[in-house]
Amino acid sequence: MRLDRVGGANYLCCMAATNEDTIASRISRILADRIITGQLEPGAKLRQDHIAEEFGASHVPVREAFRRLEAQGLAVSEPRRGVRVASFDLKEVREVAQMRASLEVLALRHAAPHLTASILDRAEEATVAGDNSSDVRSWEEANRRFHRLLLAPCDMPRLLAAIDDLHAVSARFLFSAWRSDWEVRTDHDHRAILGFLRQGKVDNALAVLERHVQWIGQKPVRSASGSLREAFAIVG
Amino acid sequence: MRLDRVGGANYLCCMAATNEDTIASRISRILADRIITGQLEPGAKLRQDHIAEEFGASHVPVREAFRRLEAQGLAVSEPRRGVRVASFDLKEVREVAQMRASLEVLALRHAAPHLTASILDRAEEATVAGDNSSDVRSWEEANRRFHRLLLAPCDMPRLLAAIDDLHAVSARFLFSAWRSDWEVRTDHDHRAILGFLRQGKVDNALAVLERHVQWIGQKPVRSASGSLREAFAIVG
DNA sequence: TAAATTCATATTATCTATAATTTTGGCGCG
DNA sequence: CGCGCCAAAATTATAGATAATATGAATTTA
Repeated sequence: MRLDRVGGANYLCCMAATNEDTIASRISRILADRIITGQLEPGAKLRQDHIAEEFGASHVPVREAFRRLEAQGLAVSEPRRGVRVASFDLKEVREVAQMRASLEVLALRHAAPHLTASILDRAEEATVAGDNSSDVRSWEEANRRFHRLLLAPCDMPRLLAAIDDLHAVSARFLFSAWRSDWEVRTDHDHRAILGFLRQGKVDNALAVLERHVQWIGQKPVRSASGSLREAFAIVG
Repeated sequence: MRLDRVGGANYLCCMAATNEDTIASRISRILADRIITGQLEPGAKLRQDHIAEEFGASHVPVREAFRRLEAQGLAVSEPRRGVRVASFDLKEVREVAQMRASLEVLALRHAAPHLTASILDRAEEATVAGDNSSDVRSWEEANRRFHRLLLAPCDMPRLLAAIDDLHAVSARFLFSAWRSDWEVRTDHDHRAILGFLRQGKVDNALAVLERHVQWIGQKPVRSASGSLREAFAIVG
């Protein structure tokens, strides 16, 4: 029995408010975390019996979890052939980056009038936390906190949910490239955005944000199989 | 036995390419259609036993269909209290309109270089079909065809899927306001967009599209319960 | 002999049927 | 009028049956 491994779903802290009770949502959350962090590699088969056994549950809640992952774009399901972890390529990374840019700009434009000094201070703390983080996971968490803090006051729940989903996919790319080795970097864009917002120069902040989100880092990375390939990730 | 009522899912013709085989996807498609067209009113409870019985199926595929509807934003599920048709208000209509504006502009910007004369001609046919349609359903279908034709060449599958989902929600608003009575209108925006695209003036086309999608019509409408209320719908 | 096809087996997804928890609604009682 | 308990209904999960798919050996064909 390896039930003790089950507890660790650290990525998604604040999900869609609904369902926190049911087994299906638990499974879906944990599987999403494994896919995002790269524990489950792209293309890996998700066999419902095995997963059901691991969680000490039956296949039905597992299937429901699959449908959720499918809708999030983290898994793909072929009708009677089962479910696999969704794969991705550079084209999709770019696509997600541009969607994020569009939607985050929209969100920030609506959030800007409601931003308070306190929020901006907390966003700055998140930036500092990101600069000081020693691994990808904590950096990603800080980065997501920064964006969420600035965008949440737009008060558009569906928009925020869509952005969250895109963030998850971005994070997946990020983990895939920088899982093991991680170099500390200082985030000048975040500070620039905060600076403009403090001066009330919303349009400037929007422009920086739009560029920032679309910035895609590249680096060579040694894959699990040992071969060297080019990796990429949205870094904003 | 009322199994003959089951066949009519006319709204979503071209879904996400996956699953066309399984019972769960069938149920989800048909329920989505009923929600969008207003056959199922906002807030209505979706009881899995009844639905299972209607489709001559069991609870399990129904539950899977629920998870999909939930992800599409057409239904909301409270953990052990069941699933209801998602309700909506003017605020959400505006939100969806703005999201559509952002994403459709992004899509058209990428699609524009790949638009051919043949595509533009077919889009014009769709516009004519819309102007000549005598009921909401056919108008909506023509309108969606117009947008899809122009945006599809962007070759960004995730973006197109997101836009499709938003279109479904928009259509829901539309049906809610204009279900019974429908006045013919000529769509000047569509023609303006086509004109600019034919002249290669992409930026102008983008500007019209952005305004067009956010145009929200309002009219008083008599609800099922007989009371008079103000309705609204994205018309673009 | 090698390639391809067929057939049998085993694995897996899908669905039905049934049991256990939880919510809901009503009824009596304070 | 409000509160708590009991019954009915609905959701959630489990276990078992069915159908489809993948795998591999055996047979046929070039």
